[in-house]
Amino acid sequence: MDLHKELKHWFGYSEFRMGQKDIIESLLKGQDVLAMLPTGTGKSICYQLPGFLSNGLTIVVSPLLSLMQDQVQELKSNGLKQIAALNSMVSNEERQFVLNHLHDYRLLYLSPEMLQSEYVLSKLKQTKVSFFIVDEAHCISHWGKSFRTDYRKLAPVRRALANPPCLAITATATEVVRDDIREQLQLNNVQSYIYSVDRPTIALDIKETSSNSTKLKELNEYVRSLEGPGLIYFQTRKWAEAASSYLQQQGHANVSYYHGGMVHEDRLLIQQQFMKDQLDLICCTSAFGMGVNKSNIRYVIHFQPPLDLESFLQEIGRAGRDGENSLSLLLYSAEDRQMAKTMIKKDLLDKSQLIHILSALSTGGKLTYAEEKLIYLPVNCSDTAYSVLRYQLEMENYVIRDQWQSFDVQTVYPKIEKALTEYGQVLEQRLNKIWEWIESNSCKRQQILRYFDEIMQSRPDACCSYCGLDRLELTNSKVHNQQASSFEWVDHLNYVFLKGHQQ
DNA sequence: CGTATCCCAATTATTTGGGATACGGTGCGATAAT
Repeated sequence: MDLHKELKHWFGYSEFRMGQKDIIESLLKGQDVLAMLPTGTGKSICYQLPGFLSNGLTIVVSPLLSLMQDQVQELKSNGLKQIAALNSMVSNEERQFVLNHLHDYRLLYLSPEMLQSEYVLSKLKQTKVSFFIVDEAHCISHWGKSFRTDYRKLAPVRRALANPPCLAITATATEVVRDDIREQLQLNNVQSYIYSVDRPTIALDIKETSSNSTKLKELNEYVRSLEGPGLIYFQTRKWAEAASSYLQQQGHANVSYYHGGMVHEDRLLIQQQFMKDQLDLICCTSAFGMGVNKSNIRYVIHFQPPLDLESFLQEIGRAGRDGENSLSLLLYSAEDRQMAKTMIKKDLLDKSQLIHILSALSTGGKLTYAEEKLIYLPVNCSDTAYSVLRYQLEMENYVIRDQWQSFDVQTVYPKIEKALTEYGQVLEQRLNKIWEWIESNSCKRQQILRYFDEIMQSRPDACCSYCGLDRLELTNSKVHNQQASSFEWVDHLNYVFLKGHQQ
């Protein structure tokens, strides 16, 4: 088979990009594949092309409804039919239709939750499944242990579908996470294609500030000097909204905000406006970004550090996909760390909460979601905290789907308590790692790469704040000098990011 | 840790300020039966 011809035929591209051909060939040979490709290098081709080349159905597990809709729409508008998504946004009639005509489809996008439906699985079992794809596979490790635990129940599903070749693909996974993915999906005879997470054209700048209120003023000055479009990540929804309206008041016209608390339509609208360059600045929480394929984002600012380096890398990876220079600027103050610690803690239950919930569950029987909610809500337990707990109980087989075993609280409590403590420790260690990185005194890029078990091959000119971004020659020294006299922080920035038209 | 909110006392005000308290991110699907 001439893969180049097929690529041209199905997608109109004449060349494969890094890694794509190897991954596709392995998959077509029937091997399991774990692939880590840098952000924005055409990951979807790696499974879409094999999907069209085989005569069976390719199942794509995708984390977000919007991602599924986007991909289905994009393929359809390119004239590629025989594609569908199965999720809660799809009407019952349509779901029914798709499940009754599976032979007519090549690619089927599903949420991991949908794959837990016995009815859906029974239908899928009746058709030939060629490939089992897990997109954004790092979700297995990160979301899977807290609020998306169905991500850790994929191996039995794949086995039930006659164990088709599996591709797990992601842009950011440490060695630990990669091992976890291989184990969770029970990848055999696995071929791993691991590319560097390094993005040499993104300069890494870090700056300490005194507090969040003074940060906001500094942010305004940065945004005024930097060439957009840009993204600003905040730890809370409130801050994202407040900063957005503050920046608007300060005269930045095309600013808006984005977070998970907004209605779906608004989120869609903001994202589209940003894509179409009607907005050039988004103040957002970590909700924004997955599947955002905007090529010309020039900077990503973190108003507070994220909870771990993987998230940080995911978020800055949205900059400079066009290959042009771009900037990551991380602002931090001591208070951010305590705040982050508190956020981790709130998903872990204390003793009295745990005893209360375990006691209520220990009688066994069948429970609906609503009934479970009535158990954990009165003790101020969040959905996520309960999900973390429930996952541990699932691991010990105290619950299978909605069927609960009766158990002895005194026996179960110590086991669960230990598991939750260990989980909390992992989160805290990851938090400590990113703070060690922030406060450390050596090359920031080198350290990030070491965190991902890589060795830095070469140092870009605009590397990081440790290597010295401000030592670079300025193309427009007039701009630089005038601004530097009034704002010391300009000194801190790489010249390539200064707006030419500002005085 | 910072902040927003609520309540109550102060001393005689429809206000002010102190103390206590809660909260902070990421998202699928839910029911019935086919």
